[in-house]
Amino acid sequence: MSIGAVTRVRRSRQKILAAAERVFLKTGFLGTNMDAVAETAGVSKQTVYAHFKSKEALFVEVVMAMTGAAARDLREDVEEPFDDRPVRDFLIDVATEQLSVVLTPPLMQLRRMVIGEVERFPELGRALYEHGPQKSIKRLARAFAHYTALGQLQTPDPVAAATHFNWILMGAPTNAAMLLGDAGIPAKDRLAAHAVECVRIFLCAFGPGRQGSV
Amino acid sequence: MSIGAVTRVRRSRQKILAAAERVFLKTGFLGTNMDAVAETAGVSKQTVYAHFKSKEALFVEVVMAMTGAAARDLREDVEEPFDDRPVRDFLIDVATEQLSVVLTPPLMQLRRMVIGEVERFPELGRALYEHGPQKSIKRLARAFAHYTALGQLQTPDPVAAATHFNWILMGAPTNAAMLLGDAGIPAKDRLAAHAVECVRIFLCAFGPGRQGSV
DNA sequence: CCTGAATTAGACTGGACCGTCCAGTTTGAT
DNA sequence: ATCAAACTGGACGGTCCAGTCTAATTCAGG
Repeated sequence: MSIGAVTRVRRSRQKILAAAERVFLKTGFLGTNMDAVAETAGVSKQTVYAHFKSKEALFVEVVMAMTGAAARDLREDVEEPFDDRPVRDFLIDVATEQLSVVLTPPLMQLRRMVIGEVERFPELGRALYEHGPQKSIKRLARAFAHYTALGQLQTPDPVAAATHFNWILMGAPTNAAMLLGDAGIPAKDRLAAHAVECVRIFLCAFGPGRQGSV
Repeated sequence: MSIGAVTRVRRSRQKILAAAERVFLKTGFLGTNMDAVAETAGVSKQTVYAHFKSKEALFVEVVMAMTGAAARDLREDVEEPFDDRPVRDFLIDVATEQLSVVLTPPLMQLRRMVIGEVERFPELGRALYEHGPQKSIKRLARAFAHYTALGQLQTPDPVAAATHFNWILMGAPTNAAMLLGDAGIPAKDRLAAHAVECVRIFLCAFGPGRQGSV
């Protein structure tokens, strides 16, 4: 029981997690068999069961790990000092970032799988909901409150405004990716144009010259 | 071979389809076994296989039927003579209608299941994409072109505008229903307020006093 | 080199499940 | 009444698979 043994154990564990991720994403929970996971990991089935007590446990571990990693990427990639930049530039940056981080094959596969298993694993759906969209929305809401204080936005309810911004931006491409598969993920240049148009829409409704009720 | 026999066959077929719908929606494709379908239908397994040549075939039939039925509901419920009503009223009506027709447990379960099976049954994803969101969007686009001609909207690209309207409206509640299960479907009164706010946002960006580029 | 922990290969159990088969029964039209 | 089609109920073959067991092997540290 020393460092060498620990790294050996960790290497096995990592290999299994990586393999399980690939296999689960491709064939789903019920469609995956544990022999395939072991073989993909280059590890005996016994070792898989030495590390994870059941298929369910391994599945939950894999999905939670991916969900956490995605949330971390999102947080790291967007720097928060948004003081001196004009709202419009800030929004276009955030939008572009968000689209490119979220609309990737692995994340879209994860999302499809979790949605398909919501009945069986409701806690995974909740985790993806809170670490995914909700996290982005909270961060945006803080920025909106800030810009509203500066008079560059009008968002009396920053969380509501952030929610709208998020779905104006993500709704269409996410839906396409869900129902059309990875081929439904729009190309980079399409996404850039989309980001610009979404920011325009948002600023019409929540910018300094805001119109309408409430 | 006459009317009596035909109705007998049709009754069996209908019972099987109804049962398969219930069972598939609850447990998904792989999680469903054909004995359960037969038992739920109150029919022998042999009869199931007399009507549908395999589990796959039955699944496809069920999903296609639900998809078609949903599309039909949508078409029937919204009447098209939108000439004399102000845009704002028309949009709020359409929005409320759309929310209440689409955000129902059966349709959300169908959507979850199809998304989870996109890898195995890509044609079902495509069908739901085209008969669902795309159908609504096309209908809206026609209305937008009309109102733009009347000077009550500014939508140089009506399909793009309709797509934005659709996802401003449906994005947030659909996402919640996908990841949080049927309990994530917002309540009626929340949806009504949501519709009003979404129409406000849309009119800011595409109404007669439209601002911003392009 | 020795010891104990980690790992391996593969056989094995127990059960689930798709799809088929069969022998007998019900149904509805002629 | 008769007949063919539809249906029943249950058994069954073949396959797949989660999880366990065993005996042998590798590995790392003292």
